[in-house]
Amino acid sequence: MKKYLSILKQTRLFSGVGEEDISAMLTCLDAKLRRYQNGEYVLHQGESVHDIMVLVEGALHIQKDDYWGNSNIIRNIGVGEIFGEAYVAPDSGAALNNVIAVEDSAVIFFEAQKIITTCPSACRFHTAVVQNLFFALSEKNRRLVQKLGHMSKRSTREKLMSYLSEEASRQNSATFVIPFNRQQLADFLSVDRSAMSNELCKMRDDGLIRFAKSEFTLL
Amino acid sequence: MKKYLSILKQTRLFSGVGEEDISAMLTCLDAKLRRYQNGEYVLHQGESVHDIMVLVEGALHIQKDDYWGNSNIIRNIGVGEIFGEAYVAPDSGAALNNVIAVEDSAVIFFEAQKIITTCPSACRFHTAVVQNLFFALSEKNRRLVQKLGHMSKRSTREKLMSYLSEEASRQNSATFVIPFNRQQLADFLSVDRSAMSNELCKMRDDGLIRFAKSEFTLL
DNA sequence: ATAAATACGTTGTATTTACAACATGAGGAG
DNA sequence: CTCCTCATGTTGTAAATACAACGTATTTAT
Repeated sequence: MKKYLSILKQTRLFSGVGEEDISAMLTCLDAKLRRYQNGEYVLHQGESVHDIMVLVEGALHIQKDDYWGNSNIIRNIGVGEIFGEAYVAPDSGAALNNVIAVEDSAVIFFEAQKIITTCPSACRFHTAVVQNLFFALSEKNRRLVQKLGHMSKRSTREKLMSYLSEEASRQNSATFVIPFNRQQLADFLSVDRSAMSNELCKMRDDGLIRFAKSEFTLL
Repeated sequence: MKKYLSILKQTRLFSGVGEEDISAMLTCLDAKLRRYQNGEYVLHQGESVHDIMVLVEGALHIQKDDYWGNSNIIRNIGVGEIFGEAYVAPDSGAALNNVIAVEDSAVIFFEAQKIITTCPSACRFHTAVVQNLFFALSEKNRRLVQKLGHMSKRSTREKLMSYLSEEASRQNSATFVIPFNRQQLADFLSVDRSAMSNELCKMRDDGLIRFAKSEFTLL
């Protein structure tokens, strides 16, 4: 597991913690390394999860199958990303999705209970890790709430206004650059690209916004 | 603040902690009680938040104003509910929404930093509170991810299939009761009630589902 | 420099949805 | 029982959206 220390160090979970300290915590937290071949399942939908996981090699897909058998890729996970934080639950932390290796991969498992329980021994940076985990969950939460706010609008125009409005507020300027191209923005808002493109132009013609490429101005 | 101990005890945050212990923690966590009159702002959109808050009296609205001045009620908060957990952030935990008292209300503020930092004194139940907060955030996260999964479907039918599929899986049965009436389900999925009702019947006619009132069966 | 790929806007059409309006049936209150 | 109210289903129409198809500009690769 030592060979992955440099990766763990760059992880959100261990932000601000040195390699020597991470190394010490690996035993303190009872970390386990598991390897998966391309195509293998890391988690099955419905399976009970008690760990917080970090991908240290390869790539994973999070995907969901519905009752009628339709499969749907939700997102992919790259090296250094944490997953499973949301499954930490007192009772049944049933995995909502399948997690599948799409390359030969390596994952480090940390028992969630051990992370969020302050360890009795003087594990110096344990508090830092607890905080990091909190920040990660909290930030993810905020992003989800925001996205949900946009997506809950009925029309494409309202979705766009909600998103652009929030981006302006976040960047604290009526002129700002968004981190998406048109297709990505359409995917993010779950609308059709061409319909969205059309609506953007109508909004421009209606005097609501101006834009060029990914730079937008609210009027 | 003592008079609210019985309310705090029933809160997610203090689940499993006795009143005497909560009382001790109030000083340990440097809790502050603030009162608001009907119509007063508890938080302003964009304001920096460093506290986790519990409503102990009255009622609040969480609402959002966009760049063009349109206001939008997102949800309301009742007595005993926690809010602000998602703003726990290392840097700028800018409030995404306005929080407004819609009755004369009382809110207890806990410094987030003090909650997620293990206190140096032997505060017996601090660990329990940290875990509770974690579970709360984690559960909220899961709910958001699920809802987002449904809402990101393009058509009403797909939204319904996604929701019903997940509910069946959660209740571990092809027949299950949902906690919504039609209007609530429509609001939850952000679609029109009558259009949804129509689609449900089409799905029944297509042999996908059966239902009566709030009991559904997947076929 | 040329060719290929990509991003973006535009248009027309078929489909889907929202919205309004009304029908039906189950409960509750008097 | 009768009158209400409320939840749900049904229908028609107008509006919005998805989808496909295409033109053009810009970028990337060779």
